[in-house]
Formats: sequence, C-alpha cells, structure tokens
Amino acid sequence: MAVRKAKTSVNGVPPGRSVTIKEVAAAAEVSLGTVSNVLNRPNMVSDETRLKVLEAIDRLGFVRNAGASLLRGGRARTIGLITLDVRNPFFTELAHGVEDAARDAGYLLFLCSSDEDRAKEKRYLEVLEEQRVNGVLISPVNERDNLLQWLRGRGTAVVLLGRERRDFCSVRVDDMTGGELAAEHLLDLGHRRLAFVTASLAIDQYRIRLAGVRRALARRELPDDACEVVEVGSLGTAAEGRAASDVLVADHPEVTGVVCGNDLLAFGVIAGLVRHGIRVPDDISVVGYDDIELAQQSPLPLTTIRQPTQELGRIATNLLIEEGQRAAAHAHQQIVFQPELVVRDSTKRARRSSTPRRRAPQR
Amino acid sequence: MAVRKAKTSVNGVPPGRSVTIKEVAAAAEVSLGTVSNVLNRPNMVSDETRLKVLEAIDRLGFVRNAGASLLRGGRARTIGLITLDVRNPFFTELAHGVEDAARDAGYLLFLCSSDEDRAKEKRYLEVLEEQRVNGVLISPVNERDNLLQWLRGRGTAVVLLGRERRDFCSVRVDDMTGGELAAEHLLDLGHRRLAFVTASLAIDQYRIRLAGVRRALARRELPDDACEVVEVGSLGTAAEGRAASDVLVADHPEVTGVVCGNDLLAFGVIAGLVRHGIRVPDDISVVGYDDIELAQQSPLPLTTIRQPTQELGRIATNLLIEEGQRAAAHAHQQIVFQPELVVRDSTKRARRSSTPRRRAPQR
DNA sequence: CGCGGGCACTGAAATGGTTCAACGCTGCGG
DNA sequence: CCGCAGCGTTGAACCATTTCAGTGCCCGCG
Repeated sequence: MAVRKAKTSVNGVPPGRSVTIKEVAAAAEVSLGTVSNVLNRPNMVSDETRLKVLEAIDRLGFVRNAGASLLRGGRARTIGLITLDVRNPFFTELAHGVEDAARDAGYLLFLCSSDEDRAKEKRYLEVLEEQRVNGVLISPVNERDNLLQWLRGRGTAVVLLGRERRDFCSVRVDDMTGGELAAEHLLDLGHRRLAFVTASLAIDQYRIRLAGVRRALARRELPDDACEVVEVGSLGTAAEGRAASDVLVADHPEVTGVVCGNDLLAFGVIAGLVRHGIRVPDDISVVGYDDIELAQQSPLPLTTIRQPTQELGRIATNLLIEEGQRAAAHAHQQIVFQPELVVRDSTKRARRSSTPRRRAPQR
Repeated sequence: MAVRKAKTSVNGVPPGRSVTIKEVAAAAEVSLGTVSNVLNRPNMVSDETRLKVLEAIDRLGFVRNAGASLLRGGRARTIGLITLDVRNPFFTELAHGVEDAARDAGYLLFLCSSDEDRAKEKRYLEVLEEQRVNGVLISPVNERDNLLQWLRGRGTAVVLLGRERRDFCSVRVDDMTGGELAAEHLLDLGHRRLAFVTASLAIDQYRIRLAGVRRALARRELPDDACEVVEVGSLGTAAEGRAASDVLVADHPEVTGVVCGNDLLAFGVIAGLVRHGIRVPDDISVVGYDDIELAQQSPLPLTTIRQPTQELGRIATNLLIEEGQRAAAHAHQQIVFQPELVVRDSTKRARRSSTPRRRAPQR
C-alpha cells in the first residue's frame, strides 16, 4: 500500500535527531574543537583542514544548533521588536527598517504586538528574556515602566522607540514640532477653527502632537479652545477616523482645518467628510501625520508630516546592537529626528473667515 | 564612594550570569528535577513543594533559558514567517493574524522578508533551522523549490501561503476566481477594453489573477488582447501603480477598465490618472485586489476583491502548529478561500454602452 | 507483621556546542 | 644540539535544562 516514508530526508538522515558537530568531526577525522573553530574562527584553521571539515558539513547536512551555542556563549543573535499595533503603517515601515538592519547584522527578529495591552507586553518581555535575546526595541505602553529596568538589569539591551527616558537609549521624532508644523500650516492658510483628531491621548505620541498644535495656537495668541479635540478609539485606524468625521459634522460645524494624529485617521476623516457631502480641501482642510506611502499616491494626495520612519528603525536597531556589544561602557543616547511638513492637495486657503459650512447629507 | 554598581539589578543579582534552576533548587531546598517538574508538569508536584519552589523562583528572579530546554527537549516554541515584502498591507494583515494565533498558542514569531530574493530566502531558512523553529510559514519566491523539502526532511513543519503544492499544507485564496470576478464586474458595466496592472508576473499570485481575467474574457468570447497587460516593478507598490498610469495614458488610450494586482497598485494608478486629468470612475474604472483597510476609507472608496487575509494567517498558523505536533500521522491539507467582489466607488458603467469593439489589432 | 503498590521526590546522565589549557610539531636563533 | 616561540589541533570541562531509573515513605491488605 501507499505507506509513504514521509519524513525520510533526501540524504537518508533519520528525521528525529539532527547531525551533531561530533559526527562532523568523526567524518572529517578531526576533533570537536576544530569543527567549532571552523564555524566560529575560520582563519585560525589551516586551509586543508577547513576544507575537509566544510566538505563533511555539507555531506552530512549539518546545521548548527543555535540553542546549544547560546548555552555556553551568552546571547543568541536575535532581537525583539514590540510594537503597539503591527497593522499601523507606521510600525510596518519601522519594522521594515528594523528587519533590514537586523538582517545585515546577522540578527533574527522576533515580532511582537502589544496591542497597547500592558499584560501582553509583560508576557512578551518575559518570553523574549527566556529566549535570551540580545536586545529589545520597544514602544512601551507606559514608558515609565520598571519592567524595562528589570530587563536591562538582566543584561538585555533596550532601546525605546518614540518615547524618551534619560536612562535609556531612545530614538524618536520630535512630535511637538510635528504638531506645531501641522497647525501652523493651517493657520497660515487662514483657518481659525481647528480640530485635532486623535487616537487615545494616553499614548504619548498623540498627546505631544496635540501639545505642538497648542503651541502653534499660543504663538498666535489664540486660545486652546480654538482647537477642538476629537479622541476616538485607541489604535488610530481609518475606521476610527471615519467615526471622528461624524463627530466633527455633528458637534463642530465651525471647524475648517483638521490635524490628524496619523495618516490613517486622516484618510478616514476625509472619506467620512466626503460622504457627508463636505469637500476636501474646499470646505475643510485636512493634515495627516507620518507620510505613509499612500499619502502620496492617493486619489487626494495628503498634506502631512513626514518622519523618516524606516531610517528610524534602522538607527534604533544599530543602536541596540551596539549597546549589546559594548554592554558596560555604553553611553545612552537619545536620538531625535526632526519632522517635516509635506504640502499636497488636502489643504487649501480658507475661503472667508467664518463662512458657515453648508450641510448636505448624502446617503 | 561614587562607584556606580551600574548593572546590578534590583534584587542584587549579578549581571553576567543569570539564575539557574540549580540555584532555585538550592533556595527551595528541593532537587533539580523537582524544579523542572514545577515548571513543566506542575500537577505532579505536591502543593506544598510547588509553592515553595514558585516562591524561590520569584525571589531569585529566575527566568528559564529557552536554549537549554530546546537542547534536551526538541523544538523551541517559535515559528518563522517569511513574506515577500513586509511593507505590503496584505502581508501586514497576514502577519497580524499569524502573530495573534501564535501568541494564543504560546509561540513566538520570527519575522523575515525575502524581498523576493531567493538568496535571502535561503539564508533565512537556514538561520531559522539553526534556531530549530517548530515550523515555517512561507510565501516562497518559487514554490517548486526543494529547499522546502529539505526543511521538512529535517523535521520542521512547513505551510505554504498563497501557493499550492500537493505534498505540503497550504493556505491560499482562489486567485483565478478573484481575477475573474474583477474582470467580470468591469465587463458587466460595459467596459470592453481592459488593462491588468501588475507587479512581476514571475509571482504566481499575479499570474493567476491575470489568468482569471482572461477566463472572464473567454467566457464572453473576447480575445485575450482585449486586456492589455502592464507589468511594473516587482513589489506592487503605489509608486509602481503610478508609473503604470503613465503607460496606460501613453500607450493604451482606449482602455476604460483597469484591474490591478493589488490595492496599492490601484491607488497608485488612480492617483496617476487623476494627475493626468482623467477622472475615476467617470473616464476609467479601476478595480483593486486585497481589500486593505484603506480601500474602504479612502477619499475614493475602492472597488476591490476581498480576501480574508487575517483569517488566512490565523488558519495557516494553526495548521502549522498542528503539523508540528502530529508530525508523522499528518495529512497535508490545501485550504482554499473564496474571494469576494466588493463594489464601491471606483467603478462605474461605461459611458457608451455600445462601445465599438475593435477586433484584435496586433499585439 | 510482611508485602506490594503508588506517590513525591531525587540526582545522574544526556543534550550539542564553545572554550581553553595543554600538546606536538616545525623552524629558527644561539 | 638545545631552547623557545608560534601555529594548528586536541579533548575535557562546562553551560542550563530535561528525563528517567531509582529511592524512600506511607498505606492498605492479607
């Protein structure tokens, strides 16, 4: 009958156990230590021996067991990335930079998503520590958490993403300035009644962006309440932006300029406004934040605040790896990137101050 | 004296070496084996002893070394995900499903991006094998690759994403039907000259979607060249879609209906057409593929083909874990999801319903 | 009172690779 | 002819955990 020997490999190696360094040593007629040297310090071995060993490795199909190496040596060549939400394009772009830099340095990346849940975050930190990762890149749910110190106390490097803390390395973008740029742009265009659409203000990034908006208002001697705050959901998705548009239409008809906490929210807001019969940018101007790829290639190209997200991931990763290597003699760095206003088609000069917006509900 | 004990943890544990199971055993006045039992088979230990051990673990800050467990036991509780491009929202959504299912099952996820480069893919497979991952979820650059068999021959479970192969588990969406649905929708609306905008046709997904489009044409007895093929770049980004719009405008002015290989391409195409002064959907209708979140919440909501992407990731992960557990007695499954047409605002009835059908000029 | 069986616990062996002190060989200078 | 340095190689010790055959103990039964 058709009883397949499903798990016999091509070379006839039995499935359960894999080839060990010892077997390679026997096959190449050298000692254990020499094989290890070929693997780890190849130029300490004579050419002849090295070739013999490499040939044996190839022939037997030997693959080093990372767990065993880790056991003696110290740390695995892995790093963990803990994001708040994998689906957010910001983190995707970031993850891409991280993955890139990690691969170049020969590290493997654990992807984790805390979904802004402190318990999940804690669990992930524990499991990553079990794996003895070299380091952890994290956007902490709460940056004041002493879990991070615990982790570093155990010899795991830690780099903060988007948060800052004097006793840690961190890489972030100046959100205050970002918020300010966005608001200033709208004010320059003559808008006087603004709104800030944001995901949970419990998240620092959004809170600081809002503070930036207010700084721009203050600079023009406008009161804080010249800008309504619409806080929706917690993750900052397009669907939440859509919901925010309903609030804007219902409660704040006087608003003509909207700053959004991120680009997804902005797209959602625009889609929602359009469906309410409000034209963007003619009736309302909308500014996003992040400059995700689609911001540029959208039917309505988005005015937004650009941050070098991928670069940020790459730098953070290199910082992490460096911290892991230097260990003791390592000075913590706080790297701050400057954001940049990118003007596209979703913003426009205000028509006339205080022209009441007409409401033309549609479907 | 100001000598900082920089790396001494809160509990006074020295930094270099971490607490071992042996030290826990000593502190709790039990044997090694008992501690191990508390960790792995808690109900085999008396309540009294268990509490004593747990207390010691807590007090000393013990964290199990996964590498050492792996050494003796077998496989680590990790899986690898190899995507073609982390930035593509399709894979992001997929990764979210995977991460979710993996976490629920207590697995950690390695994120890898092959960027459609076979060498990178190979390197990743090797490194994942070094880590002795339980299994690998992969969108292979070339599904006929025998690297996959090599991997499984070594006892690593493998599940294919978006590709199918009889001797492997796979989870995919019926791309043929998807392409067909998209084209049929345009044909139903009276469009007679179509274009298919795609990333590299070397990638099965796109090739099959195109085949679906042609099947729809055939069903109406239209020739294959009623649909122009515009192949751009390789990843399928919005910027590439933008480039495709230039080709459409310059070389194929007769086209009124466009099917895109994915939603990003579609957004790029639309943005490009708009910039050329062509109105969507009035002059040209555009259909996307994937139904990413923004497809719905865009200024111009996109007609597209929906696939249950996150679900797909979740199912694939469960399948993988199951394969890893059953090992020998495991029947490979090919799971196929059906795509679904979602009509929104980027498509519209062709203006002149009786468009003169130019019968097949030359290619 | 003796015996068997079950339970909780013990500790040595095993896992696969790295490290390092020691060893043998060669060539060179004194 | 000896001593010595340097290179390539060796193999035992070590890493942290799991596993498993065994130990001691208690209890119930004959």
